[in-house]
Amino acid sequence: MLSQSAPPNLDETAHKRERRKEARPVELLDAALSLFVEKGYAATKVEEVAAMAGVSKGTLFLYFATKQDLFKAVIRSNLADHFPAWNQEFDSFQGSTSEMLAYAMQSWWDRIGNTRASGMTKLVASEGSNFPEVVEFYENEVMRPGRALFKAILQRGIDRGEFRPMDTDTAVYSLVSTIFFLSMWRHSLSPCDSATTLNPQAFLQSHVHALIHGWQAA
Amino acid sequence: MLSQSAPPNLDETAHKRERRKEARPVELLDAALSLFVEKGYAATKVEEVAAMAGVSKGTLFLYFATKQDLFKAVIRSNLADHFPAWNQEFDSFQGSTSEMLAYAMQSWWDRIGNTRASGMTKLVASEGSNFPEVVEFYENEVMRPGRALFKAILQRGIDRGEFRPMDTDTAVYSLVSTIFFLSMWRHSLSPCDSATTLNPQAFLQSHVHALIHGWQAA
Amino acid sequence: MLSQSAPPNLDETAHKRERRKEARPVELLDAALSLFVEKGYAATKVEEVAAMAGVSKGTLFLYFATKQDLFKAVIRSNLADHFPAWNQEFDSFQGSTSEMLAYAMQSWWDRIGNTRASGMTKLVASEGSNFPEVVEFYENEVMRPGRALFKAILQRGIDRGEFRPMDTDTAVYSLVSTIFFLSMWRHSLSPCDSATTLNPQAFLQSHVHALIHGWQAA
Amino acid sequence: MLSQSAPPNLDETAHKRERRKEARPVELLDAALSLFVEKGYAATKVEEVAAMAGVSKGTLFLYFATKQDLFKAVIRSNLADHFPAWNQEFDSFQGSTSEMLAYAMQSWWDRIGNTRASGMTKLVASEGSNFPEVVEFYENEVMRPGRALFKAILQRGIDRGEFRPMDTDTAVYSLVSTIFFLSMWRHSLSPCDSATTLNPQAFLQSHVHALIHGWQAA
DNA sequence: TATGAATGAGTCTTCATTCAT
DNA sequence: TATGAATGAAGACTCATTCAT
Repeated sequence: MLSQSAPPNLDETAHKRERRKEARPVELLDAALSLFVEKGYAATKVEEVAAMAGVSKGTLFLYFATKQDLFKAVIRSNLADHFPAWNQEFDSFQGSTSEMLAYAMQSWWDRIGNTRASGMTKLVASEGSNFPEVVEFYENEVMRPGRALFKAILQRGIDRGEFRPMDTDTAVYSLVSTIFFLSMWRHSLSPCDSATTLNPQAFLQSHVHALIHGWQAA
Repeated sequence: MLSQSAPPNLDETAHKRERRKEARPVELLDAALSLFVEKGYAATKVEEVAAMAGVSKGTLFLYFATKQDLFKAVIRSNLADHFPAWNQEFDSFQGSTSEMLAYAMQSWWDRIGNTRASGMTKLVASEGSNFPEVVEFYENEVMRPGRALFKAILQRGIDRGEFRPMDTDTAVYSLVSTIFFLSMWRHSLSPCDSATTLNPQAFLQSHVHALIHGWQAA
Repeated sequence: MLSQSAPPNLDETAHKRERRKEARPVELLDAALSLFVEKGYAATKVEEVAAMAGVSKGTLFLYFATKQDLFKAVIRSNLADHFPAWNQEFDSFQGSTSEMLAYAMQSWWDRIGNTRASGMTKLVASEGSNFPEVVEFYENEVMRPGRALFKAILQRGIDRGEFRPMDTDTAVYSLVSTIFFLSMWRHSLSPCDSATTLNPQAFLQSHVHALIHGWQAA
Repeated sequence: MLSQSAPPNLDETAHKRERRKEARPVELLDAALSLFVEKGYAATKVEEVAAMAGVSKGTLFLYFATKQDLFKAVIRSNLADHFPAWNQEFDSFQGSTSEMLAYAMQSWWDRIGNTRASGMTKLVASEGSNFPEVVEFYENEVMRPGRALFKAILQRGIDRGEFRPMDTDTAVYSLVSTIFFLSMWRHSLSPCDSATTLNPQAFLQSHVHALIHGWQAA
């Protein structure tokens, strides 16, 4: 329908090249994310990133002035903002807060945790000390909104008498820590250690279940 | 009599080439731990490690053949075997399992978590992918014994009717994840992020409290 | 018209970053041969080789992964196969075997001995003990074929009744030793020792003449 | 008889240590000669030399200020002056000049060529270019006297009508080259190349035989 | 004298970055 | 835009040499 007016035998390569022109930064950022997460910032060579993205070293520098810029761009670009949607869901959620919490965590796992996107957390945690601005950026764009969302959920539970009163500022970290752990696990430990078989899904349910029980009003 | 006639504060500079073969490795490993944890493996220069240990570059290579060897030695040397003592305490512990669990976690925090030693966890998690043998070593020497200890505690709770039945293999990760998070937090996030003020001590108590409640038999 | 308005001698500096990928390895091998022969393997710095070839240190490593690889490549590359041609000449030679032998030696001197290529022999003899594979390579590619050629010549002389019977396997070394000596002389002794004036050409003739006489049938 | 006055039970170690004190430079020079010949100057570490001599690195520097000094001392010390004796033998030799020449070469082989001492020749030839003074020293102390001796022998043959007239200055190199070749062979090629089985003794006889025949008056 | 721990200048090698094409 | 040859600053590692004991 859309491409009716396009010449039908427009050769593939031309098409590809055209699309690629736009896509290249994305391909580069994708490759960079994978490699930075897998091997660390320093151990990743720009040439590898370029190769994985299917371009030459020189081309990479056409889009990113320095390796650091590439790194920062990786962080920035992969912050698909889920919070508006999540806040929306939170506002209109009908069930109990326990269900809500379980849903929120599962939702994170499905949409981020179990995705290459969770590599971001590993990245920030691992390389952060050498990139303070990145940490700050991440804190502002991800951590703070995340904590705010969790805090609101916990507060809802307290307000509705489902959860007993608690210091929600502290309690949110029980959820944050879970997210951190699963992110690190997926990208650091599990790839190396084939022996240990943690089932992340099972852990998530068991863990959240325990926390909810622990928080529930007597 | 002791140092009356001698200038009291000459010692510091005097003993430059003093032979302290025994002390050297420890000093170097200490410096290396600090710098590896703070800046990462690649971003740490051997000369910096040597300087922090108060020796020259060449001296470091007298004790560690390569930078990698130094790294592995850092991992190895900091594995002060806490487990025998902990297992001992576990065996002779008199109180309830809830108290025991709280004590175990607090004990970890006091003796390791709140110490430079917890940098090890960050190190392994951050740099592990480039050093598979190190990860394996850590899994065998630290992770596995740690999980075994936690599992035994949980099982004790179940056996004594304090905790409700659960899949202990999965539940231990609720404790492991806490340890991971606090280790990463201390060495990655908190140093960069002065804004966020997580009180680790408060979090630990709140979190463990919630978990225990969640696990307790109705 | 050609370069009226342009400064005529700008070319030299202009083509600095000119791409000459084809030419590079040859230039580097040339420089390396000279320096290795003159100063020895260890005393030659890769930067010197690069400088003599007119490129930077880094460029050298674009073509040769390590200094050792460069060394081996020097050996390999300078083994211009003279043997097919020489064998050809041997087969079709019309004159006496004495003439043939004199011609062969003179030919070696003109085409190799009196050339930078004879540095190869010095190289292998001097540095060989640290590069066993290189020696083996040289033995197979140069020494063995060389001895075979000489042996064939001597045998021709015997068969035709020009030379008296002899152990040709041993006798070839009378020729080999001459080649060795002249190679070493040219690159080791003569450069240092201006006092001694050996005329290699005269020596070669005198020496070969004596040998031929010594071998001739009574 | 000689040691009558010495305490019979003077313990071994004391004796040894005493002797060693004097011997140490010799042991060091011996070790250095072996290693320099085998591995080359640069590839030989002073610590290896010390170890082979059974002393510590520091001790070596008590006797030789620098590695270069050690090298020069090796050259100097191993020049046991055979020429007075050889000149003596030459003067009083009764047989034919052919016999004399064969005897001289064989004598060199037995007393030097087939000895570690011939490593000196390899050393000078291999490392000479980096040590011009060493080459000069060797030329003056070894080469020149050697050529003079050979020249005298050849001249004797001519004077007695055994050899035909020749340019003796050039002809001596036929003998010198033989010595060079055998020295290099023993220390460079033969150790690496187990396949090629040159019998040096056989070669020497064959080669000298040919030369003598070649020089003999018709 | 003898030792061997310590030093640091010197070298190989890597890799982010540039730039002529 | 895209390429990839070229660069050179930076860092790991070596080893002759020193020196306190």
